[in-house]
Amino acid sequence: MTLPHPNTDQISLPIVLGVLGDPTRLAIVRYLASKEGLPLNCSRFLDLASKTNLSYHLAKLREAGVTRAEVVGTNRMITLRRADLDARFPGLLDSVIAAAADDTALPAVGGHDLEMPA
Amino acid sequence: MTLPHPNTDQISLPIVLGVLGDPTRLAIVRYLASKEGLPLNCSRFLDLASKTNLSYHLAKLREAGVTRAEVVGTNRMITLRRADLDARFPGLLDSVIAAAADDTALPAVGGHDLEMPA
DNA sequence: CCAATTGTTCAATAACTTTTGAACTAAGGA
DNA sequence: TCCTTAGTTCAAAAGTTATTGAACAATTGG
Repeated sequence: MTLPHPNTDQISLPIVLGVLGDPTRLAIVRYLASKEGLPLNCSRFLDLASKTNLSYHLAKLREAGVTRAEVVGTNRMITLRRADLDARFPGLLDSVIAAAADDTALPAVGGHDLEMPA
Repeated sequence: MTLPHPNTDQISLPIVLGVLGDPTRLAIVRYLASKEGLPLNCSRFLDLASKTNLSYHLAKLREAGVTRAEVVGTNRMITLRRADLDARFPGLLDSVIAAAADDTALPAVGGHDLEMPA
């Protein structure tokens, strides 16, 4: 059970930009970037949208090649495709994330900690 | 007769990204970047869309703060707001333009020369 | 097996975006 | 003044995207 992802050379700039042009999706990407390396499951993002709507936005991100989703049991673990994006569009992701951090009109990235309970 | 433009601190990242996510507008921006400094009138872009449609896309770019339009007689001279974009979102415009140049799925920027006829 | 958890799909709707042609304005040149 | 050039505005049509709730599927733990 693997989900469809474009390969690196199929990632399209206008599609990536369009996908990042939505505030919910930009927030998802910022959150992923802030926890980079850690695979996060979808329900991490439930403060950003309803479950159904999240499914929609996460599919858009995945289909655009911005994120990767791996099926692990009943979870989908989501990661940023940083290496692929950097290879295809050097500097783009970093400048978008830095720009988002500078844009005071956007909410700060959520700081849920993810330590295991002791 | 001046047209409405957002000031620098009003430029919003998701709006800019959304606006650049359209292939016609991305092509306009690439062309402006390739002729940087030169103010170009709207009809420079008639190969990209119809006159009416161009008016629509150029308004979107202007309202997002990506371009500036100055009324000069019967022309609107369009320039990239590079300094403002660089101030607000450092590196973003450069990486978008570089990414567009790398994206072989996008058409090469049109090379109309603009020498005055002899 | 049963129930809970995680997330998807579907159909409907609402909201927005893009594109078009026809009519228009405003400036400039003959 | 009349014609042309440059571009806008408007309303309609077409297309696309976002959001919702209800129903569904798959896995896991008891």
